[in-house]
Amino acid sequence: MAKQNTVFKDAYNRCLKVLAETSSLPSEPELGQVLGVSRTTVRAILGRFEEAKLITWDKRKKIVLRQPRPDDYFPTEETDSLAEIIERSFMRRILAGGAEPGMQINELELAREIGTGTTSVREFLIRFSRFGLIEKRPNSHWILKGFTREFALELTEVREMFELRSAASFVALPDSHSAWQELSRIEALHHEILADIDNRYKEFSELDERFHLLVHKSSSNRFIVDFYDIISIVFHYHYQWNKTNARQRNARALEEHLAYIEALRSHDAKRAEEACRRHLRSARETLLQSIP
Amino acid sequence: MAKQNTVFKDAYNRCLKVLAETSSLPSEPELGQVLGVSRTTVRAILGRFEEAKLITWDKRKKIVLRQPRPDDYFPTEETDSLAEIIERSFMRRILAGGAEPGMQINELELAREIGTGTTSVREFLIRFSRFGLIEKRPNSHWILKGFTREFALELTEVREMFELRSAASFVALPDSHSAWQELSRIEALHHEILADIDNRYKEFSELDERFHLLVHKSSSNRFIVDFYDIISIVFHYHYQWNKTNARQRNARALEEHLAYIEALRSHDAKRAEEACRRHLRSARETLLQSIP
DNA sequence: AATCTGTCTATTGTGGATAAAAGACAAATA
DNA sequence: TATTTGTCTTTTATCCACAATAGACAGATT
Repeated sequence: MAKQNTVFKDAYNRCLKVLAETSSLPSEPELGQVLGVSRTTVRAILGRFEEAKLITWDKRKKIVLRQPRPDDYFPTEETDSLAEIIERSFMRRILAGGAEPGMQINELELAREIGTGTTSVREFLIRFSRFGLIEKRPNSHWILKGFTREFALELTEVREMFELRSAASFVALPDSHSAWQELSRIEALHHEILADIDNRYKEFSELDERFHLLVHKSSSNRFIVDFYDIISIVFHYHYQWNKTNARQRNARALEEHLAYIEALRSHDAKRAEEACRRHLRSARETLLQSIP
Repeated sequence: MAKQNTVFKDAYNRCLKVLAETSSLPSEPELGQVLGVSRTTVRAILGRFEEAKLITWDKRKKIVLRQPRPDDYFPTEETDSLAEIIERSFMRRILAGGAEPGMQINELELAREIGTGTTSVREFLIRFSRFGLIEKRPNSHWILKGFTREFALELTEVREMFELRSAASFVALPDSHSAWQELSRIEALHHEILADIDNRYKEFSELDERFHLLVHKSSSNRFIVDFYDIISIVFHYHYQWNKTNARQRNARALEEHLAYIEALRSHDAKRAEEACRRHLRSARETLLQSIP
């Protein structure tokens, strides 16, 4: 197999949803726009729709024949890109599994285990290396540096520098900037989740990322924004595998966010800095507590 | 060709220098240690030495027969790794050539031009993407973001944050730390070059990197140290292709370094910060002036 | 007893092949 | 005239093969 047609399958599934809401599909370029794929893929989808008797397709006429059924969808396992599969598989090994710092990482073995070619694994490791958790010995293996206390401290040190700088930029944004609207939406979501915290505390992780990314983006600095990828991936997997006191921790973080948001809104640099520091300090504690 | 034997050729050349200074070579593991290669490569080198009648080799006895001649060495073009070749070729295109921001980068075309396989180019681009100069459109081409004024400003903003933080760590290092000795060696080199500036100003680039890397390392933060790679590569190529007033610029930077070094030695955080700021400000100016 | 060598195996680096996906262009259509 | 479609070409993502290189282990040597 040269390439998995995951782009096709994922777009096919999303196109089924479009189909469910209309009686005839739009033009090929328009569909491509909506689905974020090329016309080649759109045409492949339409062809398959026709085979499945979901539509009739004659040039510009694409008439919906029936609603999609659950079994019309491709299973979600088949729509994940190879890169996502490798990432998940790898992160499980190093964050959840008992992976010792200093351990060797073997491209071939990893590839065999995941059931994929070495090239993909290799490219993943190269991309992943910028997160500072692994290191390459040229002409030889990779070394796992490990998700250690030092790693967490180094990560949060830079995070704090960057976020303080970003928060300072944020308060200086003109009122007309779209970030303020996004901030309001985020704030509203905080209130919603807090009002039903027992059931919805799991939504925090995603909201947390959305909020901090918004703050970082106001730095208008690609290095600061890109760095947030590292924080993001670490916290993402950290939340997934460390669920002790999740409800309580998340509730506290939500409250801190609200104070932080209010401080940003005040346009008062001093207040924003304080609120930011307070939140980052407790975020760091939370992260450190989860490391043995 | 599956793999260029550049490791062998480079180690061979370096081994010729070892051979020139002795009448019999040490054991295979020891040679491997010295050259930084595996025993397999050492044995390949010894075998070739024997063929070239440079030594006789019988188990532990490796007796030198004659001194190496210039034509015993492999030409330097053949000892560069593929990654180095691709990097140079690519940097020439984007920094020196008239590469417009927004331009598409085509893996296949780049590979053809450099005369190499696509895999190597692809891996290079992935590694290079962390420098923030290119960006990938999934399933499609890369986009050149360009060595623009914004890029330089974003780079220097982070650089200043990191270097100020590092300088603050530096002054707090205990006197017993090896960084102080390295600092002295670097300082001495500054004086040497300044004393003969007209002939030796070109050595500045390398010394500059050595000095700032030393400072960054005292942060003990992998993200700060790794970030210096970006600064390093940008300044490296910048120095190569922008030689207007090089002598004068370098002389000034050397003087600033000396003041900065003295301030670090004083263990006075305030003084170090001021000297650091002063130097970084002029480094930024220099970089900005070279961008249209 | 410790190190070195001979031999063998495993892994990495790199080019090449191929299906999936993107994209270009002219003819068709509204 | 502006889109849309049909057709065709190019590029990317991925697997595989193979030489270079690293590394393991037992027997030889000091």
